[in-house]
Amino acid sequence: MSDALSKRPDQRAPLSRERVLRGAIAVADARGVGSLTIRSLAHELGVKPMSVYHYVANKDEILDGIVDLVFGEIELPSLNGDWRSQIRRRAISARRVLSRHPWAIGLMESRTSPGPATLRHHDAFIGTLRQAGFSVEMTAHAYALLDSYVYGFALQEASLPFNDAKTVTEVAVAVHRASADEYPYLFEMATEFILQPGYDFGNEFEVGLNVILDALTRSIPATAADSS
Amino acid sequence: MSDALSKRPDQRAPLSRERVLRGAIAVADARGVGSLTIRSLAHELGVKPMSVYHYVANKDEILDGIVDLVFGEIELPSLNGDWRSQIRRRAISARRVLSRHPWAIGLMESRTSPGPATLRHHDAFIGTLRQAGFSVEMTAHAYALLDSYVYGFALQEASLPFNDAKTVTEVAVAVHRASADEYPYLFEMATEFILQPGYDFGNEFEVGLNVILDALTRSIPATAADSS
DNA sequence: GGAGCCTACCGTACTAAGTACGAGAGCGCC
DNA sequence: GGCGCTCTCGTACTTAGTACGGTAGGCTCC
Repeated sequence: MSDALSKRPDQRAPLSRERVLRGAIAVADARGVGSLTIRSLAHELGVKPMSVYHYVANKDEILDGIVDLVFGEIELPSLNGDWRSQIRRRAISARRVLSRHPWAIGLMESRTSPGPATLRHHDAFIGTLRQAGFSVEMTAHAYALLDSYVYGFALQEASLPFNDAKTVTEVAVAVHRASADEYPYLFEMATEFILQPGYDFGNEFEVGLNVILDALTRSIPATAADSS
Repeated sequence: MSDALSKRPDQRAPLSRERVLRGAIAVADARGVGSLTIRSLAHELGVKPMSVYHYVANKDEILDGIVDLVFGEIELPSLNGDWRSQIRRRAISARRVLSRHPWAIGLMESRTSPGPATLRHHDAFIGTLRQAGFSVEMTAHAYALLDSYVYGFALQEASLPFNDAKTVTEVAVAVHRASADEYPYLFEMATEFILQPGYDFGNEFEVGLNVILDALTRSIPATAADSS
């Protein structure tokens, strides 16, 4: 009883808001947001359920918190340097982060109070385009276009019924059974393209990204188009 | 007791799977998916909770069902006719539908088994592009690009903290308080553009959509570019 | 015209999950 | 050497999903 730790069975790091949120992300990554409960989180952290309430007010605050942490994982574009490669890099990073934490996409819709990482993120993105010579208005257009693409792509990736190799064959069977007559074009696309060995929907990302970046490049004011 | 209805307090239409799902959409539209529970749904339908289980196996089936119903609300593109205006029309319709049922976006991520309306939808979209002369591969590219944009835009719209006029002023206050130093570019964009009277984020949609359609137009094989 | 059955609906009750309330344990401070 | 503060937890209440079985009205077939 005189030892340093009396109640701690293991020398667990003391809880903190940070550790609570990291634990929540770990649970969500491993078993989905659906099974992120206060109890499962407490189990993950090695504590009892009510302990986490010392660091967050309620579950909503956890959800807001982990969405913001996920945004924090996305590489910020740099204000200096070629805008196109900066924006490109951050788009690719965003997709990677969101495909690592697909549950974050679904949460975005219901959480309307952005955290600091999210705001910092938006600021860097807008700043990069402004520095590159885009007008405020063009920046708004470009921002809406690029981010819509990135989030939408991640959303599609997350809701795809054939994410892992095992399920591809199941889908193939289902497609063959019911689709040829009812959904001829879907059938064609599935058999001739998507279900071909080696196909990876993720590769589509950069194709579309390049299309968008090309289109934006054409619309920068001439005065800034060749700043370097 | 001899009358036609014995237990029905009002002459409520008999329940059906359709009515259950429509009721679920009504609840979700009115108070969010968060407050769509079996009990709230039963209340909406004027029955007791356990009655809905005669028409659906469980709540997940309800969620799958209403996502599919929402997809069914989107106007299908027509196979005949100018592909560009068909695709444009369906994109605009999709955005309108998703902004009417914003909760559907968040659900998409967690529901990976598409329903018939969803499949029919994909089929029509792909078919329209194929008929227009896009190769299978180009169709896949275009499809991923367009749909990512549409869904992503809807997602951003849904998670915007300034959807209605009342909250705009709250946001303006918050922005002024904390953002000028920490988030200079965000501050600039907010004050000079977004918070201007008359600004509507929704207007950005067609700007980006036109950019994408222009880019796609350039990439159709020449043989099909002028089919009419 | 009644016995059986089917359909639609509901009552009860169990389980999981969020969380209010307050207690106790260690620890620093006067 | 008691006081209060911080962290953690035990208990218990509430809401939500849903298993299980009941019941009432109508239909069928004799």
